[in-house]
Amino acid sequence: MPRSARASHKRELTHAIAVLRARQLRITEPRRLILGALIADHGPFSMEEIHRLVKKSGCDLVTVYRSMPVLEEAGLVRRCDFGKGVVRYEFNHGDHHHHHIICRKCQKVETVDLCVADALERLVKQRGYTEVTHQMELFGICPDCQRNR
Amino acid sequence: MPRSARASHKRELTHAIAVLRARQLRITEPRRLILGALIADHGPFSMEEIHRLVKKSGCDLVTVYRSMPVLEEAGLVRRCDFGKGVVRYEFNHGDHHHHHIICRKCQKVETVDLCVADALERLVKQRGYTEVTHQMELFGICPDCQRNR
DNA sequence: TTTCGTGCAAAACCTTTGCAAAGTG
DNA sequence: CACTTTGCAAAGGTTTTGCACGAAA
Repeated sequence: MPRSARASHKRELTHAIAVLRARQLRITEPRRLILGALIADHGPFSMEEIHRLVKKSGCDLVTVYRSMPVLEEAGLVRRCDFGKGVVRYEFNHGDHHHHHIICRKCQKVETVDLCVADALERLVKQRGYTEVTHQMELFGICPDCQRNR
Repeated sequence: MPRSARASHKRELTHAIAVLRARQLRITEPRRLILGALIADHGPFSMEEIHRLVKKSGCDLVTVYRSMPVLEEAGLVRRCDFGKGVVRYEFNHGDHHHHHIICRKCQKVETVDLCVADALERLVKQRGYTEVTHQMELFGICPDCQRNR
């Protein structure tokens, strides 16, 4: 890892830990390990993959399952639902909103920095992908639920 | 059900059955039931919900699980992945591409007829939804996979 | 010291598979 | 009659839960 990357890695981790502290969440070894792994590589990673990255240090799969929602709640990681039950997590570098290109064959994930459907599809095709499709869902609180609060 | 709706329901079902026949798939009672249920109500429905609609006629949950991929392959239904492992199916009325608004509280699903992120979000807010977010992923065959075919 | 978080094991859950019987063409 | 499709039961894989111990504040 180049020196600058290592420095920024450390800065991100320090900041993430400060966020945990501010939320009165405990700074534990598993949480440090998981955050470190996600900062080191963009991923996004599945539960299994995260576990593979931290189990050598003794962090259990169950702990990964329990930690990710906590870290997401704290705004430190972002959850990506890729359909077919595939869930992955990536470190949340600020509010930078982006999408992913997932190869339907090898499942490789790449990042895309735009956010409008057509422009996105065009960009993805320019990257050499074929048979491009997209899937998108919107979420919100419906009027009924706002009333019955 | 109004007379016109019933007539169009029958037309859709007849067409769907013709598609099955054209594909040399057998016209069975469970398949008729499932298609009928999806044509009668846009849904989209989960496996459980579809099963609830057809089990009184003796159609098993396993049969629903086995039928949906077949019907999807035939282009008769569309699969919607709503994240968190939630999968739903809706009847495929032609090639009409659309998205959904899912209430994060009650899970109610509504249909949206546009297909660009920003326009969509605006429209959803106009419908009275608050805290609107969207989730979108792209899929394609990556250059590597095209080569290693 | 008090509370929170973890590991391990077991339970729960949803989806898939095996197989004999029934249904379709 | 040949081949699909189905129902039931059982297996499989992933995610969640219970609980006692250990760690953080």
